[in-house]
Amino acid sequence: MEAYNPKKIEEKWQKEWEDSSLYEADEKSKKPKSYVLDMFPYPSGDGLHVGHVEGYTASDIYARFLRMKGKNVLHPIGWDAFGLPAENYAIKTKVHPRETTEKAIENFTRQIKSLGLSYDWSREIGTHRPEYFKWTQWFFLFLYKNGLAYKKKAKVNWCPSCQTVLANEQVVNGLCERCKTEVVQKDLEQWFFKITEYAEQLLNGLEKIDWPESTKTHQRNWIGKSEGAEIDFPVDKKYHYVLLHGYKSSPKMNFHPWLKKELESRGHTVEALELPNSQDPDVAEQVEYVLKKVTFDENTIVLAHSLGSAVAAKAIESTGVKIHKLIFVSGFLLDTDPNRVEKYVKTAPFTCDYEKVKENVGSILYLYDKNDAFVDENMAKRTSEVLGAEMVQVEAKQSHFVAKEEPEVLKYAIESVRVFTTRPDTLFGATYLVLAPEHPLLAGLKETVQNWKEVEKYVEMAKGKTELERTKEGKEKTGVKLEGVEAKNPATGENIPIYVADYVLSQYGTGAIMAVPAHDERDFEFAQKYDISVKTVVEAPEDRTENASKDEKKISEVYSEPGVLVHSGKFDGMKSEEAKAAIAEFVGGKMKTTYKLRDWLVSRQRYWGAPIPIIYCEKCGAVPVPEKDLPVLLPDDVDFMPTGESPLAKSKTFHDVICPECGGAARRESDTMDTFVCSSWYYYRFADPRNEKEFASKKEIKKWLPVDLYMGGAEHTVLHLLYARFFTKVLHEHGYTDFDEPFQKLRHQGLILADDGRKMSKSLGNVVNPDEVVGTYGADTLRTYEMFMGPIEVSKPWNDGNIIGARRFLERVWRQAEKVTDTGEEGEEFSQILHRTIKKVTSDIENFSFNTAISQLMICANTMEQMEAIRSEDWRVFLRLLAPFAPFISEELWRGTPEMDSVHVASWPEYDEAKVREEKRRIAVQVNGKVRGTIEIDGDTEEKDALEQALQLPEIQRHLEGKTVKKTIFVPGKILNIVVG
RNA sequence: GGGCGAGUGGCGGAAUGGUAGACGCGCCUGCCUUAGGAGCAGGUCCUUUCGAGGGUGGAGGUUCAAGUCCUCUCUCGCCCACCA
Repeated sequence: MEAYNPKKIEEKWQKEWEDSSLYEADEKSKKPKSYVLDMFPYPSGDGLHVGHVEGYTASDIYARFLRMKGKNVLHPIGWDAFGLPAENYAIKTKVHPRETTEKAIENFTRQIKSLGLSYDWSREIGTHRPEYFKWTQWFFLFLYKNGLAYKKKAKVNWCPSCQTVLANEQVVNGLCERCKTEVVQKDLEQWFFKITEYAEQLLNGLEKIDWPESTKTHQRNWIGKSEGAEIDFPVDKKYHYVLLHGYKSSPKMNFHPWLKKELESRGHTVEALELPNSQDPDVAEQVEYVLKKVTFDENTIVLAHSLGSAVAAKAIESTGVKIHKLIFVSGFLLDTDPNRVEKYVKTAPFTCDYEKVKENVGSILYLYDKNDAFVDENMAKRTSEVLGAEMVQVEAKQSHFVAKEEPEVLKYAIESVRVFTTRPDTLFGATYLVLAPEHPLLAGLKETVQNWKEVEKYVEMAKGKTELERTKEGKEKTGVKLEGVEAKNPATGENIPIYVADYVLSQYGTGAIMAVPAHDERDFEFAQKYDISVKTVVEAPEDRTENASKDEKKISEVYSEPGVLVHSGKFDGMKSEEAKAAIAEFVGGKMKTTYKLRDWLVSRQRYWGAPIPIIYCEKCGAVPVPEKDLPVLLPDDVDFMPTGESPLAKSKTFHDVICPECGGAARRESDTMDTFVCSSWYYYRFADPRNEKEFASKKEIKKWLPVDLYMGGAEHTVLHLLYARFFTKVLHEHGYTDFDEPFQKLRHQGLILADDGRKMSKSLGNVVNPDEVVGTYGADTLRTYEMFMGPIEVSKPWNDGNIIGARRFLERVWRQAEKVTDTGEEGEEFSQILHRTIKKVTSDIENFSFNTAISQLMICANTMEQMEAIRSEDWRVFLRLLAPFAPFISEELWRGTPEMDSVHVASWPEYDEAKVREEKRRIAVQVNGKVRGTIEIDGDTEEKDALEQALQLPEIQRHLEGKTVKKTIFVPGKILNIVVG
């Protein structure tokens, strides 16, 4: 027989399989489907890595197994082809990224095919091809039309040397991944996807999918749900309130008298005007009255109810001084709904210069009662909009705020700092507040804060800090006290200082915290540094009299656990968990859930990506590109040199367009999309890759999705997998899918390290090239070796020397073909091994335990080696078990038998339970838990017979000498333990 | 600082709470061979007075029985890092 020559047989079968379309998914089949997917690769110029081989082989084994088990398998491959490396290469060499990418794809294709992976090449896709990114752009518009894509100014990572924005993942320890320049923050207009809207769904969906627990935990942490409360801390600054009542009302009616009293009791001055002719009002006359009566200044807060709002707005329009704040309580303006209001009011037409009003007011708040019978939500929205007011929906005691007491009005009338806390139970211990440097309240305090210069300087410095500076400074906290203004702890009524410090993040919660130094380590550290008082309000629930020494030891530490409340007024003795809601309610706070998850920034100032399909028109604003005009192609007349602007902006052919709505001159959005957008939906495209009308038809989606097995690296535990889940949630919500999780079962392959235990990297020169291994040993050996290295999910070092073991195993298998005979008797012993092998390989593939499956195949091969002859029937069982692991050699040997069809479409062997069970079994006999001997007994031997047999053994007798048997433990098939005393 | 995971021969690694080290690499002895990075047979955790004793990072504990479960601790790896 010829020697095993992998090169020859692998080339042969690779071609055969391709010619016969062996691995193409069957569109017409009635068999149950299974979708086995690899994370599609970025086709880098370096070619395939042995890490790719590991993951691809694992999923290939699984796909082949399922095919043999009678499933109609979809196992596709494609290219995540947009991205920075090709563009960076273009900057250096002026070679167009399309060219380098296509070349890399060609190389990847050759390499992947050489590995004998059973991909359906007829469905190959590339994200950089117009027929693909047409639909990436469609997805952008789909999200945009559903209010899930929006543009806003945002802080982004900016590399001053590369002159470009970097993705978070391109910033390593505050440095640009590419040129190691310190990254700075910059404000830029960016497109976002509203993934935060799906935070709760993304969290809940994790419950029902078969993913590694660590990956789920990682996603949970990334979403970062915390439940807590929002609590308002009134700012202790004295204001002058002007209350304006509404139609047919007066300062003696509704909430006005009560509110006046409440505000005055807090030390504010209140002027409640009686507007003239309230029963039959003329707004102009009322405005005149207000202007005559009131002196406006920067400490003035105008609170206007209902029709009073029109009076207030018109009055403020002409004051010429900036007042502190304007609050509308179910207010309306006459020109936002003239038809409705004119019948009550004489003054018409009514016009107001809202820009002037905005100019004259620090901030505007609009309170809207959700059960209002008079001012509906649309009116509230419109009114808020024209004035740029912050609209807050609350529930009035009585519709349209006409109760004698309206607590919500008081709450919002008082200037306050809203904080988010997960520990409202510690409120009594809050001894100061901290605002993030970006907190909006700061601007309004310019006149009040005595050390404004110092504060301003700190804020500027904090905003200018780079990532690196922040990490460098480590835990050392800095901050500045706001002199001359204090806040009131709503629980204790005590005044507490306010600080601005950058250890509070503006993007999380409300951008302000209540600091409880006794029970939060960060606050404690800050309080120590700035000498702020520390007040203990929670104690450990254990007995306080005992272990005093332990308490002493802990004296400098912060108790941040839940416990029992002390020094908390009527809440003393309550447990933290109960106290949370109780105290929040006591001070009028609201329980609230917050997430760390941020909206997804998708803009990239880069060339090699899918252009964002938006057009900006002077007249019409941002206009989506009509679907019929998709795809928006990448222009070729660009210079890749980075200048800080997307290279697309400099392409005239790309940039200058006509507005699709008005036909006027307009410009195209010049940013491209994050490549993660392309990879968030590609698994749908594989179901229907050549569809020109849709990203994929509902029929094909229903046929193939969701993905049954998703295989890929653990480096994608968060971003890609979260984004893909987000896309699927949105599609589900809009009726495109009947499932809402794209990947039912997820497995990761571990890293393959270099033989020195370090990461493989070009710079270290320790990279193993799969081509060389295939050249020397063959693809089957490479596959078998990688699967035999260890558990698929752990990282493990490459060892050149060990590869030979896999090769020897395959050579041994190869040699057995000579001994195959058609006649032979079934040997009982071998039959047992064979059936045990079927059982173990089957369950091991199901459990992704490929290393132990191969171990069992080796045991079986070693047994065959010892045999004179192998029955053809048994041989074919073995080859089928080997086929998923080493597809080429299995196919070659299979065709050496009378079988006509490929081994890869043969049916998976079933094992015979009777043959797997052992007749006789050698079990250990222990004395006091130590093994002293073994006995061979039948599976159904009773305890007393087993004991009798064990007592015959001299080594057992020796250990029992002079002792009495207390009891025996007998586990059939496992062990007999004799306990003596 | 937080989260997750892992520590078993010279090496990669096996072990539903039940004979620790399967399988493979390497190494040792022998056979075969013109040769071998080939093949075959046997051996390979440590100590040993050959009876046995010890052994899964360390210290305790639960159990008839622990690599496996519990508590504490050390070391390494990965991820997130002031998230209130």
